[in-house]
Amino acid sequence: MKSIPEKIKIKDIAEKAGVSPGTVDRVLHNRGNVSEVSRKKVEEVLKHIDYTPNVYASALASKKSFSLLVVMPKYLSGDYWEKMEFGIARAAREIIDFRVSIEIIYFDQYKIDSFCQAMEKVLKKTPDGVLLTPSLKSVTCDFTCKLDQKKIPYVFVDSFVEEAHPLAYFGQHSHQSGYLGAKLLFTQKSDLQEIAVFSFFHVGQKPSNQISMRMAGFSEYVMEKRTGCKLHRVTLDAENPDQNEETMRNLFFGNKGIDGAIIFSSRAYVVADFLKKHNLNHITLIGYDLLDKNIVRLKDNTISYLIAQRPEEQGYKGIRALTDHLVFKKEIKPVNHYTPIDILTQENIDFYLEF
Amino acid sequence: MKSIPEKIKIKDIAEKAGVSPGTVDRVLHNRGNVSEVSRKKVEEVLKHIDYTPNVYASALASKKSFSLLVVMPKYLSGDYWEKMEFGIARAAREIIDFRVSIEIIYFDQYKIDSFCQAMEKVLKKTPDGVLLTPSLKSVTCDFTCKLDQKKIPYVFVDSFVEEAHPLAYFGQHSHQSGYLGAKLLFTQKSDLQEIAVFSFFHVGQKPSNQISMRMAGFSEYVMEKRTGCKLHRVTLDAENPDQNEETMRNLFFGNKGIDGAIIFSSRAYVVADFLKKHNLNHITLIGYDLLDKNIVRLKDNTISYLIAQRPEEQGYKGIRALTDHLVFKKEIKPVNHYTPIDILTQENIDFYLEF
DNA sequence: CTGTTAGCGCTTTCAT
DNA sequence: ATGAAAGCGCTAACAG
Repeated sequence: MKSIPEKIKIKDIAEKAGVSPGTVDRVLHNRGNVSEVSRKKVEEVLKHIDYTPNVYASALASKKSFSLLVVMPKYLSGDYWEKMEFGIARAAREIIDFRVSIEIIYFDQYKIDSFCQAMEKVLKKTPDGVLLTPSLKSVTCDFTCKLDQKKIPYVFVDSFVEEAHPLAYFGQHSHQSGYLGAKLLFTQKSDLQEIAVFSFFHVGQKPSNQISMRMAGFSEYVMEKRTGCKLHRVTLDAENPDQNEETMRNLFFGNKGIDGAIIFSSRAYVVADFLKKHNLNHITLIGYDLLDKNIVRLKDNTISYLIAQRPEEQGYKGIRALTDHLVFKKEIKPVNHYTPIDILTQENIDFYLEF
Repeated sequence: MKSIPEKIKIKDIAEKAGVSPGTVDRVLHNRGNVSEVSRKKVEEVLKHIDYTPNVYASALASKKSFSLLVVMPKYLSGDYWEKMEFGIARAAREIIDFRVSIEIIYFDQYKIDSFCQAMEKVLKKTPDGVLLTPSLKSVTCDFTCKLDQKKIPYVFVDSFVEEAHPLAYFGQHSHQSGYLGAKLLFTQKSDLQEIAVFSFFHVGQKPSNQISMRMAGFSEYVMEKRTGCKLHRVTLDAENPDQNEETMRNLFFGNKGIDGAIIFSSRAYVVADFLKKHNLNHITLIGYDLLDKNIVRLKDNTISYLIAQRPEEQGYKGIRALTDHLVFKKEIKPVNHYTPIDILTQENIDFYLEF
């Protein structure tokens, strides 16, 4: 049995130290203008008691306000990014009474220029903190350097750029999620012979950091445990569904031995829809991310497993980390907060959607 | 791009409605003592604006305080219940400034009397809300009836009693988690012949609700898809490790055909340790819950999958539901908030532990 | 019934 | 350098 003791207030400390509440406040916040003697007296009292400020009273009285900027890809409804914005919006509602305002700047993830423009906007606005989804490494680094100079804290979500110095990162350990993808694929069908390995990006572009790392993780597993397995590496293009159809036709009908497939982008449904349409249900498919269209194919068993990464939570926690740092002066734990790698199947998907 | 509009305050509403802030407050909280005319005026204004109160200012000014009681099993360090208490403690810290205090009453989950005594204590204290882990159905129902009479809201965590009327339930869909256990077992090894099915309880007692439902889910899967598979149903006893050893010896050495096993209590490590010790690594094992000892066996591959249920989150959300209801007058969604059924493997376990 | 007032715990301004 | 005082948005007690 436990109960909670009465909370100590600034007034209590002031009385014990024989100074005024104002002085205690000055000591607590290192605002200066305190004599050595007073400071000592207050600190002595603080040592012997466990004072935690009432952050709500503090926020109410404070005239400080904070502006956060979010830089993320523009998206369509049902997209992966929508979930991240849900999380950001949830955090926004929770912190509005602390005078924290959030503005979102969207960019076109397939156009470098668009990303650069977004960066410019951010720098012009000089916010108190930034949440961003890194794009091309070099451009991102240029930008974060400038933020470093201006001492504006920033948080990465979704993917991570090694060279930068973010306050924190919330996202998946992509390499490991690729490794797990391989493991699930081989568990689902232990005697796999030939596997189609899909990635998804635009012509003339490179695959995203995220996707490259998943592929690396996948390859590592295969190297370790299934060197005998034949891999067909295939690239699909977001802009060109007809060509994708053609590519998959050639692949699957030209290689009848293929009995497994994995796709490292969030658009597993593109492959799943093809398999479904052509009744290729002997092929085990693994995909990533909880898009509505993916879920349909998980439920009808075209996709065996989806691996998910809680984008909603990434957005939420990213914003919370910024406000914990700025508003509540909390120590943020060093850098990488990997979100769990969730394994979703027909049997447990509904409980993730509800929650 | 979006930005957040200025927040509306009670004072603003009062001005627009041509009444005093006091009156607006009375309308907002149905405190009575308001003329029909004033009420109409205020409600008219409220219709046209989107007012959300500053709950922090409200809590600060309010003299109301709330006491919550938690009834849960006593436990040892590293136990399943410890994690639930972590979640409760986290919630407690968050709401202390709202004048909500939490007291925990522990009972011995293997002694009905102990549970009854805990109930008595609760009724004597007449708290504002109760969080409890149901024990025997009949006893629990007796108790919740009395809470219903006194109009004290209560929340279930961990397991659920159909006949009661809780504010909410946070826990797993046990039947489905049993079903998933079966699915994973058969996926891991597609040609299973004989399966050992373990439950774990004290002599002379019945298995917990939770365990029975998992078994039912498991059986359903087998009935549906694997009627040919032979099941060995075995009960272990928490009090009697020597006898368990004996039981497992007879089982595994007397039935060499057994190539799979599942255990529906949180103590999968008991079986895992046996398999490990006797080098029975051809047997695929599935277990439940993230006990430290289970995790060791997951990591060394003795256990193939652990199915987990987020006890920390159950505790946290349970307390939050009570305070949302009591303090913030939020509508709590009807009853069942199933927590996700997490699938843990060697490859993703670390990210769950960190998070 | 209603407006006014005091005050929750804290910050910030303003004299001193 | 320091204490006193005002006020954040809201509630609750108090006159009228």
